[in-house]
Amino acid sequence: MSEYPVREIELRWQKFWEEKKVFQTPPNPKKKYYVLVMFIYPSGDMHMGHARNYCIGDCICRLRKLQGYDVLHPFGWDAFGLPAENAAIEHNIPPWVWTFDSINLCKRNLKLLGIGYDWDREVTTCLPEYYRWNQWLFLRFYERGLAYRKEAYVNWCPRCQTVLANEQVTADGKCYRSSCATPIEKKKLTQWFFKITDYAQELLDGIDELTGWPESVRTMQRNWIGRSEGVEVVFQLDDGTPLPVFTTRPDTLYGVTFLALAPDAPLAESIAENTPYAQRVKEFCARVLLQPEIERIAAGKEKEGVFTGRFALHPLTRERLPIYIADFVLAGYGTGMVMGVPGHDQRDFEFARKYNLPIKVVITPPDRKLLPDELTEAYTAPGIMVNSGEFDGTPSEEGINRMIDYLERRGLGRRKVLYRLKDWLISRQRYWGTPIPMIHCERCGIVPVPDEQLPVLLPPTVKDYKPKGKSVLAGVEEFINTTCPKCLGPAKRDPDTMDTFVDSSWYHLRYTDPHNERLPFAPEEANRWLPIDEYIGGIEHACGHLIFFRFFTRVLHDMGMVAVKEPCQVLHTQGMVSLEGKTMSSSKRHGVWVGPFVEEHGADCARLAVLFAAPPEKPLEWSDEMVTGVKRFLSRIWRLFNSVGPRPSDIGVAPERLAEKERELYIRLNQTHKKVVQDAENFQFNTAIAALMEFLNVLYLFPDKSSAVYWFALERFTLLLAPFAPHLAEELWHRFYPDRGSIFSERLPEWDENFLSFDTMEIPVQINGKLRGKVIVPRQATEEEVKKVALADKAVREFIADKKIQRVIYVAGRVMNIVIS
RNA sequence: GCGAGGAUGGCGGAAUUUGGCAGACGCGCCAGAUUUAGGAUCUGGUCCCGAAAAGGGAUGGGGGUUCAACUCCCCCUCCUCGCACCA
Repeated sequence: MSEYPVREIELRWQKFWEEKKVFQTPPNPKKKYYVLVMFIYPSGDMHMGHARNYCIGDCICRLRKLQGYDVLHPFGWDAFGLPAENAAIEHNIPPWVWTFDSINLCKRNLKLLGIGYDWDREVTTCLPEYYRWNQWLFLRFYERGLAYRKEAYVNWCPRCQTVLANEQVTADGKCYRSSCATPIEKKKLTQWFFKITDYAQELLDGIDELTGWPESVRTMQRNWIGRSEGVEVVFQLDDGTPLPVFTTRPDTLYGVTFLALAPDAPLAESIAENTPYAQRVKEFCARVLLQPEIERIAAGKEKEGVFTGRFALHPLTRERLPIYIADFVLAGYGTGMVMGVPGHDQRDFEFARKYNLPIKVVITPPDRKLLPDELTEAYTAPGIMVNSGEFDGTPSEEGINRMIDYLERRGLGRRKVLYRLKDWLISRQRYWGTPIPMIHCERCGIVPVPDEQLPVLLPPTVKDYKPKGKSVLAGVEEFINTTCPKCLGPAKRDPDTMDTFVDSSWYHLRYTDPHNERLPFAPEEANRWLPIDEYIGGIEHACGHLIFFRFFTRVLHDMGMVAVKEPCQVLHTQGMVSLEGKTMSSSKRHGVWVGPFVEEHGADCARLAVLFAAPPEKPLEWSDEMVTGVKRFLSRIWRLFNSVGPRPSDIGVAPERLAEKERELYIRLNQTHKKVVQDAENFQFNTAIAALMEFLNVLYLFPDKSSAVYWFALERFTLLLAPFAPHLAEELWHRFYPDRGSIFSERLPEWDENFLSFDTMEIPVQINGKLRGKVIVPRQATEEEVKKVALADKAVREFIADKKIQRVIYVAGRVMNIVIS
């Protein structure tokens, strides 16, 4: 079937859109609409999984344009990062060569699809005009105490030879890059951090307002921030040193029989000194810390520990409690030390059984007694406090607060809220990133690079990109040697680069003012467009980027640079596209590729295929069959429009004066119009397209294809089709109006509220809840009238026979149910 | 283990917001038309039992509320995703 010259049409209108700058952002939006699709890491070819994302964004962008909104629909490149650098090492080419090749490839694919971006606002994060503002923002964060350096155990990827943020370590302790997936090690290093924990509570509270986000993402973020309320209780080391310990269960305080310290907590190094246990403790810690994190923290692993030879005093009972080092205690949470309550905490129970530590029962269930020796597991549910001094008899849930008050009054503890969220480690020992704008001077210490010296340029090429366990830039003499801005003496630049998630934390703001040379963006420009009206991207960013960009937006709000506190109200996470059961992937060369697909079937076909197959948030298994239906749909449109003969000169419609058949068509048109618009607004593109298909079938069957109302319907249908199959719609539009501009500069009229329902309606009649007949009544029929017709219906009458009618329920326009006995 | 979401024809999915004709739309399949043939196209049909009509059954399983339940409530099974020794 060669009747539909798909590529010819598509290329024509893609060129037209570009030349006429149809998707250029209006400078002074009156009715703003900001559609943002997460930008891409340009790392190779583009598959249908990518395409799905961009088609969703483009569809809503085009619909809003037709509705008269001033739309901002930008795109850009998340261009710094490891794959470019690894490619550079492998092929010995500068990372920027590889990166710009990839960008060009991606851009070609996006243009093949005809996505309507405003390319004048393109943002590329590896260019100095972008990353200088990463540096500028870093300096502002530094001034506000939100960027700091500390020594800490950090996640180290031995293959990438760099540290990673917590968010970049997978659940099973591997490097987040799927092509690397090397087990992460812990290494003690001095690194730069962003103090996101200062915003932990705000970020948590803010989630409540994000009602347009998927529930799953909100829950994930709540868990990731992980707020817990409790108390820091102060025990005492045998030499008098205070030993604070965090607990959420102070009601079990009388049940403490030991303390446990993390092997990587600072105190662990010194605690066993001068005891006979010193050597064993040292060996134990060394062994545990050498284990890859995956093995060490694997759930269900048997707990291990070692006695330190030291004791602590219980704050209330003054009992002597042995102090252990235990591998299940985390150094990075709380104080790195926990109180062991084997009776009421499962981990402590297992540990106590293994090392023969005493078990005390201090909470009992209301209905039975617990005997320590008979316990097979810890009793963790609420109950009544026992063996707890003056707290005996108190319900444990009430005891929590009473105990905290009691401890606070005596200065033995204080109420505390703890978060699981850690500060964000942003320094990387790699080349291909934003240089950290700091200078290390032997005399003045750490000195920020003055604003007027920005950007600190990344040297465009270096001799050897291969990392050797320390920063690549440290070995680049002409970069690393500089003068101290304070004392003008010789000094060294910070050799690290920033995590690429810094780049993506504010790109949504740069798009609003992409060419600003004085600021990352002008507040008045950002405020014109923020918040993002629809943000579209993958759910894999739930606890990474989607927290970081909220964090940045809040900091920028506090700096007075943006009015909003949250960057986006509505978030759509699109489902993965898989092929033969496996997620499509560029790096694994597994997928259906945009280029060949568009060459064969066309861009409109690709768009409809991904939009029609399933709702956007659902995962999608690609199959060639799903292309058949939409391809047929496009051909049917084409054939219909080619078969209808000349357009009447006047297609004005006076709805009230239409003949019956025409009136029916007009009503169906309005019903379709309403459904398509409302479904698309709700991101139910699959049912919106279904409605268009249904209406096309109506158009096929309509007898008088030369009537004005028919042409009116064809024209409206074209407008409704435009967001979904923009190339074909544009082509058809220009047949109606050869001299006018783009269909996307037109205005989609409102549907006609007065013609949404037919003059008669069909009412199903149930008897005792079972469907027994259907009656046709005028639209305005009252309950009495419907009842009269229903009772006259033959089938209904036979069913009722001589039974008595108990009651009749009528739901206007929906159903009538006759209850008989 | 904790948390979130889900289970509807041979398949992808509608209807769940607001309880009101379950299976829209599409794929596949069947029949007819057209065509030299194939393909394409057009028209119609397509949940199950029942030859058919009548009727009955059916939304993972079991119970409940209701005139009426895919939809609400309780219990169970299974699936997907996230977090996972966070004290």
